[in-house]
Amino acid sequence: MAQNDKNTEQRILDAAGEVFHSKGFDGARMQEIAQHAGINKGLLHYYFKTKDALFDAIFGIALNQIVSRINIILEQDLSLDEKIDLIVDQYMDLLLKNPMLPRFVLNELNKNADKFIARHFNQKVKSSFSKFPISVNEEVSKGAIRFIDAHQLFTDLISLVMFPFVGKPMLQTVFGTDNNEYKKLLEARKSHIKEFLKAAMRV
Amino acid sequence: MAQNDKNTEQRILDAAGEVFHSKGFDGARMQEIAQHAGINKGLLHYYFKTKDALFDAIFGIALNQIVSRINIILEQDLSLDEKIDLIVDQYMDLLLKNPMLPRFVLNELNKNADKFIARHFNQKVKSSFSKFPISVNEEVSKGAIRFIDAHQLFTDLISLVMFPFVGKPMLQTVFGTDNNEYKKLLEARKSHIKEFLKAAMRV
DNA sequence: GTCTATATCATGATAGAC
DNA sequence: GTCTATCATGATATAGAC
Repeated sequence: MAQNDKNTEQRILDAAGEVFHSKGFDGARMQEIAQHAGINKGLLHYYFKTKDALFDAIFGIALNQIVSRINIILEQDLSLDEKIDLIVDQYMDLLLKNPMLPRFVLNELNKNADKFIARHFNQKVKSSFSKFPISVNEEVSKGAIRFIDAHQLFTDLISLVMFPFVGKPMLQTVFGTDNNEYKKLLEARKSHIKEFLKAAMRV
Repeated sequence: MAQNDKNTEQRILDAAGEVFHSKGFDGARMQEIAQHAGINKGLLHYYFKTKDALFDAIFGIALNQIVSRINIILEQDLSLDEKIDLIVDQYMDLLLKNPMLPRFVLNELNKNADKFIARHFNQKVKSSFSKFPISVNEEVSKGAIRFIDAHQLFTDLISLVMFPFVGKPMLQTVFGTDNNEYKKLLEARKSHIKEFLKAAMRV
């Protein structure tokens, strides 16, 4: 029983992840999730009483994938350069494996910011982020980098990493590239962003 | 009649814009659009036979707002620096007035890329973009900027401009800022991005 | 645990009076 | 053109057999 339970529940979570990530809460259908999981609607509701409950499970996983990484990195005792490189590398790896993650999270977060922010963006995130401006300002006063506002720099960093995934359909069309070429551009971005940021920060 | 027609139709378009932009196609309700416009569902369907037809009108306007600007700028005979500055200024202005535009467009574009891309991203966009890499490569060979892949640079540019709007709920929470402070950060971004890009491109 | 009905409700869309 | 019903569909959720 426990064995079967786990398998079915995991299959449901996998299926729900795929469907919610690609269609969002409003566009997702319980029927489609059931199909993907190879079960029927009745059983789906047996495991997750409501669509909302199932969604919350999926969203929690997704948000955690995004938030936990940054938490861990910012908590470590590293130089600003090292922190930036780690963030770029880890997020690019994460997003190359889950390209729909940022669009899904940002979109749902936007539709219902208060609810999810209160639940998942706890004080820990804010307090570990607060160390980033300190690092930046230290480097600025040492003269190691030119003056940059820490919030703007963090925004730049996250933008450069995440947007190419969110904006794929648009950029790909403008460039006239196919999926393969675009994927190469994304893979090349890891080193590009690191160089780009370093260059932008030089005094 | 023509007078009243136009007023009602315009009120519908305004209302539909608000609702579609904030909730997306799947989350939007004809009932809510009718309410916003101060009419009832029957009349709404009289002006736009189906939800799809109404959505197409709204999406076309939105996509055009984004695409037309870049088209015009890239067609002009300007230096790379001037082009970049113009794109940053014009898009930041556009998005500060319509903060939900990029998320709306990118999201819907993603759910149904083929359909909309074929209809709206015509050959004109691609051909006017093709001039961007030429400008970049010229500057590189002149030694005016360091070597940068043109596609990456364009991706950087659009990312830096658009992402802060798409990612507002996340960044705002991480920063712990209220709406007013975040708006100031966005307004300050115009000059920040221009400086940042210049610095990153320096040899 | 898993399936097959079925209840319930919301939504897009239409018909028809004014 | 505008409104008030009303229809038809499809989706979530539940009940109950196995």
